Amino acid sequence: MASDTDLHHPARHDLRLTDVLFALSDPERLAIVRQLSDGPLEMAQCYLSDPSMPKSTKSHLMKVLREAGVIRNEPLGRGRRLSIRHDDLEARFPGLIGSVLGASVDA
Amino acid sequence: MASDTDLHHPARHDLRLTDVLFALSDPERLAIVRQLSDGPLEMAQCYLSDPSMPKSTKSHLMKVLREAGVIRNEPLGRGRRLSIRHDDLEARFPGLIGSVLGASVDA
DNA sequence: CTGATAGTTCGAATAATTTCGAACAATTCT
DNA sequence: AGAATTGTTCGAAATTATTCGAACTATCAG
Repeated sequence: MASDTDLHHPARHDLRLTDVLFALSDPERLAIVRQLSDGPLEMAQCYLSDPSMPKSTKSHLMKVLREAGVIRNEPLGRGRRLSIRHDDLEARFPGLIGSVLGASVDA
Repeated sequence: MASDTDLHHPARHDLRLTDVLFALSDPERLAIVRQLSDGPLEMAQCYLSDPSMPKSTKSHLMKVLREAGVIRNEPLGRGRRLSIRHDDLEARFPGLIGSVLGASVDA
């Protein structure tokens, strides 16, 4: 049956700009989103700056991004498939995600 | 003499995307920036959602925006003139401030 | 000079986030 | 079924951010 018991994703019209900006304002979370800019990834293939970071912390980073509506997190096999909610973000905040991802990656 | 003793503003090349996003991720701060999008304002003419908010809190909001490089805060008469650092933001993060200010203002 | 206006800064209290380990759930592999 | 792999969730501890009042600085008006 449908994955009702699954993680909640806010609807497009419920996205809030400040929540999106906040989610992207953490370097680790921004780095995750950058990795996803080339296309969906399985969570296990999504790397963090500190490889020894506990999985609960990684999961929490994903939760903040998901609850802000930045990423989609769906079950895939025994893991999770992560993707940027491009269409929804573009519909609500045109140009935003592009300018964030387009910005140079340095300091 | 020169306002050496004045508030510090980060140089253009020192602006960090995450700091800018964080500064803009607070509804009150974002509302301030929106007011400035029509042009510079004196701080006293810059209104907050809660008019009874203490001036120390208001000053702190401005500080976060200034330290992130979002706004300029310079002495003018007995007050302060606030303005968005459009050129610097555009140079470092093209399109970003426009997409943030362009986004619809609702919930 | 005095008083009023406009802000900044400091320190302390409060609130919100982040981090981590342990416990739990679902899926795959053998 | 049992073990390994991937993650989520919960609760407590640690870190950050916010809020506020009081003290201080500077400018302007009289």
